[in-house]
Amino acid sequence: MPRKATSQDVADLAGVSRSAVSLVLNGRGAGNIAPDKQALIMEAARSLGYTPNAVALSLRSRRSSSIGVVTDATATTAFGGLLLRGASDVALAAGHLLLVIDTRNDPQREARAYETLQNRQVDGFLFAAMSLRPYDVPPALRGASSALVNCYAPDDSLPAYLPDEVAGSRSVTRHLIERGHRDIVMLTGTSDLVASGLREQGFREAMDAAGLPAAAPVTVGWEIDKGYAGAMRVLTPSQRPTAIVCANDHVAVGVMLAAAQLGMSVPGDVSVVGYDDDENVAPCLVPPLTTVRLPHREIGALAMGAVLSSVLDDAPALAGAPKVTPRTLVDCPLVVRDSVAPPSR
Amino acid sequence: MPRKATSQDVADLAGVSRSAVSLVLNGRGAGNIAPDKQALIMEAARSLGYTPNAVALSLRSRRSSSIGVVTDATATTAFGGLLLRGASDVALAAGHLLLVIDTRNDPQREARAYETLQNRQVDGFLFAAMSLRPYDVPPALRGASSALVNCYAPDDSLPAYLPDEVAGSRSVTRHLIERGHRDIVMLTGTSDLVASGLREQGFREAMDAAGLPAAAPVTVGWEIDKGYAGAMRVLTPSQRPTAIVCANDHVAVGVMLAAAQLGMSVPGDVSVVGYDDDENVAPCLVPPLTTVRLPHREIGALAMGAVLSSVLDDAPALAGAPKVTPRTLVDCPLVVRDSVAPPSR
DNA sequence: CTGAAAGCGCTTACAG
DNA sequence: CTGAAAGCGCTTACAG
Repeated sequence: MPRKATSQDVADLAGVSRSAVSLVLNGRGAGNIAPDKQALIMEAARSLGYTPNAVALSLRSRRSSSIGVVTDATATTAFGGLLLRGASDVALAAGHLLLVIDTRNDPQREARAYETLQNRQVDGFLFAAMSLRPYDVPPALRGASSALVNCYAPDDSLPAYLPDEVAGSRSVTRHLIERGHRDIVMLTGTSDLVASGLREQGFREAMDAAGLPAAAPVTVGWEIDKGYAGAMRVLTPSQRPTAIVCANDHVAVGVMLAAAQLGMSVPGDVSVVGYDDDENVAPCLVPPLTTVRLPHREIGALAMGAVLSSVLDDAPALAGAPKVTPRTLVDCPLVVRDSVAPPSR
Repeated sequence: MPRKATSQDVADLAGVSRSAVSLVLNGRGAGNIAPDKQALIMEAARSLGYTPNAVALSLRSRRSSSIGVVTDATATTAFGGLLLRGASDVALAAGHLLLVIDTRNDPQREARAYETLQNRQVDGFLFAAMSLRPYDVPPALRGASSALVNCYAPDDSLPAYLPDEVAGSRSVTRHLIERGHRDIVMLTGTSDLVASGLREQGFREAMDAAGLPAAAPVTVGWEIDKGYAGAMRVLTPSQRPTAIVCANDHVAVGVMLAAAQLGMSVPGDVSVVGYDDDENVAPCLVPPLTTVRLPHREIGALAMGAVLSSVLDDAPALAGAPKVTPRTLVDCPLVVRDSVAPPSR
């Protein structure tokens, strides 16, 4: 395997100095280098397949064109993948690469991750949380170009991008109400995740706005079997609701399974809505599930955009003034499919 | 934000030369540097929080302690996340970081990805395919330390790590047979993925080995609704099977939904098995699904191990001899849960 | 208009 | 036992 060509190789072939090569290849040849030499250099570079060594560039410029991404545990999930994809696309378009480290929620690993990344001279940081929560910002992020995803600094010292859970839940509940439902129950997630409370709040707001009494959500959890158990509890012949708002799409699967076993049809006998819009679940369910889309990809992209623009500004990161940055709530759009119908009674 | 300390800073503080600092910090002080100076240097490094600049190290050593990972589209899926996690853990343990680029199956993006990664001076490459397939190895991988995941070079010029689909499918079918089933139908995936054919083969082998006639698999696809439709077709009152082998876990969900609507219980009236062991599906289904685990994490880890050991050897990559490396078939273990019972008739 | 020099931060022969 | 020098590949002032 021949060693990759260096600017020296190009200079030798073109019969000029390395400086000339650098100038021309970086578009600063005009007015500095004779036109014929420019052509010579371009030709030499092309024939050698020259492309500058990124490591040398980094050492000189003290920037690496890479962004450090630290995550909770996000990297493992499909949603995390989407988030990373959004971030990666934006970074790549700006010529940056991502250095991703998953801390598994271990503070030691996290500390080491930031140190490793700093040694790699990353230009900025992204921290992405697995599930919505406050994040105690470590010093490494303070002075740097950085942003938070799916979490926020309690003092808002860093830009944060979050899904608007309350609004999402509100809109899907309102959708149910508009279709005529009055007797709606919510199967909610575990209370350790703040998303649960937020989605409950949205549910309640929509019910209140319609002047409907909102029954207390019944806590089930996040998995299929939890939804199944919840539905079995709630779908009693005596006083069953006409619609069920689920903690997420998986819970909705459990509800549909239970409904089927109880001989009830969805949406004929009971309407069901989910949350997440998991691409392997919601659109493929029978019937396809009306749900709310969690904009993971957009959030990742937005946050990376913030990091990158801060990298370009550069200066502001060094300014000592404690800045307050906004939390950006990103829309969770309602995705209407076929699991909702007007109530049958 | 104070600039990070350099070895020069340490040298100044300790009153020695940079060479001495380097020697001592790299454990080659003994016999070279006076003990008291060593102590001085150690202390200075600690107090400054010195840690060497990885970029400078890379430029000098011509290695970057990073591995380029190029994927199909893998990065987006939960399974891809697991694969990456396995690879990342192994890399991190060896002090390497991953530079991941998702090509979205676009040849142009792929070519650019390899070039970008080469400029970053990665020490090796991993290519991971979304779904099992042959992979036409690009030149960038040939001379380098590299390995393939979930795909293979037709000429076996690169080490490849693949799930043993045939054996996995065989073992889950055999499990059904051992529990007394003779009338088993397979709901298979689309024929564009080689995994379908492999799983069909395993199914047939198990049936043959038991001297049972294997009905032709019915092609359905990979999603919940496809499984639902397939089950509706197959679970006719007249001649229904006692067990169904599904293309994957999602298909099994569809089958369970259909069975419930038909008033059939799983596993009472019909046994169901999946493939993948999707952690958000299989263990949470009602009943929990007996399935086969796709060892994505192990495959990622194994392949990264291969790349890393090749990086350490170094030399072999440069040897011109066209080498033939093995395809490693990684075990897909049977995961027994509660969706299988002896046939009721 | 062009080349020689300095320097990004590090390590490794090489003199002394 | 220790410091000065060279060099990894690049770009940017700086002389000429």
